Amino acid sequence: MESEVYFTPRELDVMSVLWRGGSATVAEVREALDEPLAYTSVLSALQTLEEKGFVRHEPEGRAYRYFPTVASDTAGSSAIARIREAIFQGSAERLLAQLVSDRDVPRDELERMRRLLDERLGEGGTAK
Amino acid sequence: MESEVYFTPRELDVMSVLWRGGSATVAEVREALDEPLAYTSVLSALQTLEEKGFVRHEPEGRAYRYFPTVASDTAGSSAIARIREAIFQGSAERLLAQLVSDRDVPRDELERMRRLLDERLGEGGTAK
DNA sequence: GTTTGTCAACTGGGTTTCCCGTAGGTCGGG
DNA sequence: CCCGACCTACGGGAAACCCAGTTGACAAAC
Repeated sequence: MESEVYFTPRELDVMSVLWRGGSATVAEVREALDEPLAYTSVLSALQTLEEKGFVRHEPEGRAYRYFPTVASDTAGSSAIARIREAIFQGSAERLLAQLVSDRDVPRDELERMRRLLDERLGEGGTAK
Repeated sequence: MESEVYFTPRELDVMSVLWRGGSATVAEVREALDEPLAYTSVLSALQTLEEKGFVRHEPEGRAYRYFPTVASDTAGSSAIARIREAIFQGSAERLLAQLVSDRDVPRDELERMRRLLDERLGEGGTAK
């Protein structure tokens, strides 16, 4: 049972970098962030995340290298569930509608998404 | 262009109640919440939301009735965009996969979702 | 071997956010 | 007329967030 996985906006930015690259040092995270944060601010965020158990570190040369300890899918599942419930009142359909209303979702991705639903409908479908 | 729409977990709970019912008094919000909060805590949350411009109120009898000033879809769009970018690295497909991996999405809803994609694919046959 | 520069982690505090206890106001019933 | 039930306003305690300043470790230059 995964307990709560909640990130502050800043923490989410940091986790995003770690998920993207698999791991990173403080300096690497700092560079990857859009907003120009102080070195110590990034460090604090990572320390907080470590305290919460979402990150671990091991020494690398003079620096520390940080690794995520929760999969992005785990965090994603938690976040989606929350949004679906709180904002779309439990409706996955409404959520999808909002998701694809963005005009910058390429056509081939939309096609893959439909295929995904086809498979999902096909698998347990006949079994009711 | 809607600027940032960010809610803390608590604020999201409160907004959820308002979106669900269209409006609510402090007491009504309090009752609708899962966690048993003090009356003044709920009031504070609403006052903060009002300060941020996400809520307005009008007198009703002795009490205030609060109304959301932002549509749930607006908040939803913002939240989804953030999750898609930060957690699923921009992939709407991965987000959908996670969304439908929940086993409690009923079959008929999945079918409506596929139909939604069909329509979306049919409309703009040519890219752009 | 001392000096100097660089890069990293740690410490402490200023600012904001969150939660709730207390105080004060209003209305209806005994 | 006073009491209880309801509401909002105010202010403080605790936690989160962000950062400046400091300390410590290493390496190259002299």
